[in-house]
Amino acid sequence: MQTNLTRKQQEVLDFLISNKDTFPHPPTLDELCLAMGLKSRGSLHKHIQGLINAGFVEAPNRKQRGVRLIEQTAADYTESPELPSKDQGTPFIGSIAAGSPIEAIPNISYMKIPDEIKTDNPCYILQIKGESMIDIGIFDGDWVIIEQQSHARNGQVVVALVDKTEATLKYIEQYPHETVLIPANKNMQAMHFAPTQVEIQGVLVGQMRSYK
Amino acid sequence: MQTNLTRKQQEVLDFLISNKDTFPHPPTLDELCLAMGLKSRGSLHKHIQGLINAGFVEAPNRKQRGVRLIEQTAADYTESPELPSKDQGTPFIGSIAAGSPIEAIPNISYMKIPDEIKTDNPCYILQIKGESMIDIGIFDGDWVIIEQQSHARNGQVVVALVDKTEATLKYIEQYPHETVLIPANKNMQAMHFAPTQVEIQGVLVGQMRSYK
DNA sequence: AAATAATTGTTCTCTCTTTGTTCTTGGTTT
DNA sequence: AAACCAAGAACAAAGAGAGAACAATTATTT
Repeated sequence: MQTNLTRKQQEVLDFLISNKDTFPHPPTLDELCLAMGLKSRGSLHKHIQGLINAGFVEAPNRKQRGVRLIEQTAADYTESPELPSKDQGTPFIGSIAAGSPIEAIPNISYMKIPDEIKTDNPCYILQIKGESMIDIGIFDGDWVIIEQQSHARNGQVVVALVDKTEATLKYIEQYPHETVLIPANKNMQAMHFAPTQVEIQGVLVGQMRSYK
Repeated sequence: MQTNLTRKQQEVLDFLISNKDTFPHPPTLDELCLAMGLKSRGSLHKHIQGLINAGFVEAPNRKQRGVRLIEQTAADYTESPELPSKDQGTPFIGSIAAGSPIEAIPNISYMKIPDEIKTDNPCYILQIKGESMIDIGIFDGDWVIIEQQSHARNGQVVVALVDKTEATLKYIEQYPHETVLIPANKNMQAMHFAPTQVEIQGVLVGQMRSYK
């Protein structure tokens, strides 16, 4: 048993360890793919195979029992403080209104939000000002959870920074010659830009509202 | 006795444990099928058989009928949940679809939600099935946070139990002679009831949605 | 009380989906 | 070039569900 893990194998192992409590059952390959953003079981399987050989993961003899850490591996990482693990929550960094820059609030606060409305990647929270997304149920005053990333697929809802000045939350459609930002509001118009004008700052992954 | 249960076996076991107090008699296979949404005794029987082999469920003898947990299994799960009473979050207890009873999920899970979308009083979480509240931005699949209380002011959104059987999330208007439940959906009709028919189970205080 | 009907646990077969596995292809990094 | 990695096709076995049939037991009717 040699501990010569490749970068990806290490990444998978880290993920398994840090999330071992969040899965109700040992995760299947498909579930792991989903959780880690992979699209192919086959690819993941090779990494798991490496972890099995290295002695970190149980060998599932063709049984459908999910990916299980060897007990020792799991135990090693339970009691170790594993850094202060200072998970203070998800940062609430300001408000966004169509057509203005993101208005940062003076001092960032943190909210504890459930995993169901965020992702495992870095996220932040914005408060919505305006009606530009009411057709998909995002109202004035709602909070949205944004996964921080700089790319998106067509049809996703993104925080887009236009001309480095105006930030909006819109559907995005990217073509070679132009980028279109589409509000979810029948009364508003789609806007067309040169691709270089639009910078993606994150994609929508969750939303919250208070009725108090 | 090794704990190599399949997912379904685990699900059945969880259901048995969390509902062991709600059955007057040990449930028969048919009753369990009904409660868990299965249609075939034969399928369930296989899972029960697995639980018997694993030592969680008593083997049936000719006399005593119904599915009974091994005493030890039952005991293990009775005293644990209550004691710590540490804040494990807000309970997610099931789904609500206009016109059906609240569908409880097998085992209650807990979500950590921010104070902003709940209150200081006891709250619980339901998942919405259906379109009856889309006009106020509550969509199919959304979670709602409900503050547990049995009264409400006119115009509030409440979880209402009608005739002790049907649960819905609606605006409420209470008058001496009648109670009106109003959906937030232009295409749906308000419903009128005698005040005694309608029982309030909580009022809406928050909402969440995932876009993953 | 005897006869009949309904319920219950059990076993079987058939079908469909899910899951682990293997391979091939092509891309990226070192 | 070599190692690493992603994607996807294809496959066998496991897992899971539906339903039929049957014997034993319990409930109901006659």
